[in-house]
Amino acid sequence: MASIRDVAKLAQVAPSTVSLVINNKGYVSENARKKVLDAIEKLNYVPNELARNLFRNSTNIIGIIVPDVAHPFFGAFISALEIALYKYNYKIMVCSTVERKNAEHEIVDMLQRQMIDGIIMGCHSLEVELYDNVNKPIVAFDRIINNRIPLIHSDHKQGGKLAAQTLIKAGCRHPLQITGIKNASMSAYSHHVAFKEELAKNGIDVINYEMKWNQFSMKYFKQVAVDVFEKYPEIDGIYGSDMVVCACLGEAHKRKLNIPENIKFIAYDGTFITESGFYNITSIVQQIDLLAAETAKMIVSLIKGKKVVKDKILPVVLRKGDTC
Amino acid sequence: MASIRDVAKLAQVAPSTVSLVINNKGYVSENARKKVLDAIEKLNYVPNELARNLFRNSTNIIGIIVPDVAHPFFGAFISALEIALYKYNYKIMVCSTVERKNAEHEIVDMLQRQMIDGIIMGCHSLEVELYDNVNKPIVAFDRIINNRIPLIHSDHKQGGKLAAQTLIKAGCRHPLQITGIKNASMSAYSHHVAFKEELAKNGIDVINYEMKWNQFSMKYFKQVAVDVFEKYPEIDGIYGSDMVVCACLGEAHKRKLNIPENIKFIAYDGTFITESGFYNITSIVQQIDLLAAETAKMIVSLIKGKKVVKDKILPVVLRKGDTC
DNA sequence: GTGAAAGCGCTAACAG
DNA sequence: CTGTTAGCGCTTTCAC
Repeated sequence: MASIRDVAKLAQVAPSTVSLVINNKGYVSENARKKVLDAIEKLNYVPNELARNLFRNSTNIIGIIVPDVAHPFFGAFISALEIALYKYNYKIMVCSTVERKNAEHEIVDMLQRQMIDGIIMGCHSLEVELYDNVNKPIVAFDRIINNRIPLIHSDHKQGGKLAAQTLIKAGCRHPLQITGIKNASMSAYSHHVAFKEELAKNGIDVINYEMKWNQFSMKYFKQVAVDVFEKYPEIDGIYGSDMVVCACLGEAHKRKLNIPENIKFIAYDGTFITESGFYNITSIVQQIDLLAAETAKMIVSLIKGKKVVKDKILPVVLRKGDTC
Repeated sequence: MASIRDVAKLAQVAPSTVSLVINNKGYVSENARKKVLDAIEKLNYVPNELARNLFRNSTNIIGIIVPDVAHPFFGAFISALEIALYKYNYKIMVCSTVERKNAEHEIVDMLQRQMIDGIIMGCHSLEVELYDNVNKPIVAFDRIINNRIPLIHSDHKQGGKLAAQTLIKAGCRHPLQITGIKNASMSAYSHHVAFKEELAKNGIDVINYEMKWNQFSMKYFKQVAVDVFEKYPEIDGIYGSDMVVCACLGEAHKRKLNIPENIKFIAYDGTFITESGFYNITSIVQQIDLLAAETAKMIVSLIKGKKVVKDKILPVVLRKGDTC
């Protein structure tokens, strides 16, 4: 590996001059610049980023932690984040927790060790105290950590309400919603609360079906679907996140229910899978690109030491499909 | 930020002693060790990984490049890679090309600049010559780059053959296959070739329908589905990758065809979406976890300077579903 | 405009 | 067993 010294020697200038040339800084005479560029060419020189990192004490890498990269929502989120952060010249390091419980701890550790410049937390399960000592850039996506760490998320209240209104308008009177575990740190849970409230306001009761924690496999969602129809044959509407609604739709089909006449569906998230089956599933769509763009902006602001809002909320949109 | 010197000063030992303690190397007296640990505790000292990186000239980060993180296949692949590489103490940096054409160039650049220790290339479009100067660890996943860069992929020939046999056995006589653009660098294309050959061997002709390059949106796949049925109403079997088969299945349903009586489907890849709709789609499954485990092993071997096989092929499996 | 020199924080020889 | 020292490769004052 040729170093900056080798280049300097060959070009007969000082290392600092070479540095100025590669970074396009300061004033370098045309003559010197040319000699340096020639030497770089000849030696096939590439600057060592590690040395730069050490000097600047930063890597331009942002860590992202999510439950599962393979989940359609998080896959799309990561994809959008990569693009958004690229504009600020940051790369991403991805960690998922679903198969690696200690990933969260590790990524915070990497932040402390200066390996990454900031963290976007798309999931969170560790003790909140862990974060009390961390005074570095963290943005929480849809997860409440503590009141020092800014939060960004969709307007879940609006989402839940919109879903309820849509179901009511379609004539649904016996809705069931499939929720994750209720958890104070998950801001997303609030769409289920809002859903219930809006229905109650209209004199409609909703059945709550609670799933196990941190389960993302289609196999599990299919079990849930069977269980839902076994236990609650009377329902005429189902609300839940994309994957479980897909599973329920399949189960309804098996039971020869007419959709949407006998039973209606609304999915929360609106990822591509709601548009990839027999039906376009009516969905409350989280605007992933927008969320990612704002999240990127926020973490970059934090890194630059700017103040940011503590709780950024972005609107959801209803996408009408065939199921409600 | 406390540095190793600060710790040494407080503990009244030399920096090197502190280094030995943090790395659990060499022999340190209990007394010194205790003093050091106390000082670390007191100062809230965390070692700076950047300095280590510079010294070791490595980061323990592997770059991964894929067309699209949000694509179910690549999402699952990345997820599995993360887990597999974790066992070797590597983290991953993800880049996708579909929205960022220069991502490939950049990641190679990062490799040259020592920012990452190796690359797993899940896609490839640049001029092959770019790689002629690169003498660092690269593993090609399903993409032929040059004969110096080892390749790992599923047994696509077996896959195509298996698909053909399955369709034939099910009674299909007018199959159509939906392919990507034929491209010499894509080892995956060979399953389409094998599919055709196996059918020919049985006296059956196949219609080839070619899609546009690098299109991964469900919207596009749905257009393709419509087009396929418009142009070739006579077909009784469709073979293609997961997403486009899902789209065709939906279109067949709209046209009130009976599945599998009137028309059969086999999907190539077998990601979760083949199990998330009304039907379990009969699929040729690429064993993503296995592929990822072998890919991880291979890149780590390269980094350690070991020899690796030039072309690693892993079996696919048939998963019977309801569509064939 | 350019060069010499200090230093980012850590590690590994090598003395003692 | 522990301290001194010399880098890893780059950037950045600050003289000249």
